Amino acid sequence: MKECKLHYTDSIHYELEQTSRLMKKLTNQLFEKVGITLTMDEYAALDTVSINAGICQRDLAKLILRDRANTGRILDSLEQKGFITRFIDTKNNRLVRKMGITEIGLKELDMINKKVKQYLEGVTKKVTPADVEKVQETLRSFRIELEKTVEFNI
Amino acid sequence: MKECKLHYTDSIHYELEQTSRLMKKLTNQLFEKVGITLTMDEYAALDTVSINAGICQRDLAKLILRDRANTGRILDSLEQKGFITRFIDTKNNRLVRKMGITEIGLKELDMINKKVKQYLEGVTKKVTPADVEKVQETLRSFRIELEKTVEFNI
DNA sequence: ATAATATTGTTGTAAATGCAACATATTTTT
DNA sequence: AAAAATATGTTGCATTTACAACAATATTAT
Repeated sequence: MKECKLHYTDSIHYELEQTSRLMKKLTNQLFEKVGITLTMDEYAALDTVSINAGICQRDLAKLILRDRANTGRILDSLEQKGFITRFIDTKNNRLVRKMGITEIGLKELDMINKKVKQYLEGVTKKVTPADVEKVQETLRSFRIELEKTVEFNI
Repeated sequence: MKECKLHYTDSIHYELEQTSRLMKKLTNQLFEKVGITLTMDEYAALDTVSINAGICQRDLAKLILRDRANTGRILDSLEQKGFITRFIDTKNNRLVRKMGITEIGLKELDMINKKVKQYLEGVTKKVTPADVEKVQETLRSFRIELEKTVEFNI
């Protein structure tokens, strides 16, 4: 069986790409509609910083899967908006720029998270929670496997 | 339960985004390694054209989820490389640019598809086929649902 | 009939993104 | 001790991408 699954539109890559693209677009539309001043990437970075206090830039870059250059620029913006603070510290005897979320950053994040939660519930309500759970779980192990294969020098 | 799923890194959006990003990167690396001259987007477009002979640009744009401008540029490149031919035709009494795959385009596509198949099998071998199937199926219904919600004027 | 709206494709532009190169500092190798 | 390699962050640039504006034509509304 399955020998005929030779086309791009039948591949899991296609489903991932399309779904991810749609989801990104939907989130952008939501962010604009409810007047969120952050970009999606800034939000993702801020959220990740909030649960990884004192993380350095490169480690954050690995978590949000952007390169160091982009991560730095996203952090510049977040810092300029007052949502994070950056400070010099050492990690393995090396100077690194660590960061943490600020008070107003936390407030902003909570506000966004509440709205995002609402939206996520809306989006996933047509699929059973069990299915969502299953997809998420499988994607995670899938992703872990991919991370081993992909050469990334962040 | 599930009330604590408030963070971005716990969301299905995060898994989708990260997995899609990794998969794209892996595919890019593969394309370069085996000397494929097409970009991933050109490949996706070519494959979609091959199973939708005589499709017009806007309809193709909807299938590959790019806007009309980008789709046109991708097609320019494919045409310039001789992999597709474009011709003027009508659709609902309107002049449109339709297209079809050429002989050498088909050869190129078959060559790439074989290599992609190999690669896909490698990537998914650590997850059970049933799981891949399940994810793909759920993502599809998920995507269909998203398409109803997202405002896209392609 | 005329005006307004819709369909299709192209061009221009601004933002995002990745990549390579650079600068600095530290560790490892020779 | 000197040289090579590694880690971290930044800058510059080229590519990708989306979005808006435009052009041309056809349909629908007034």
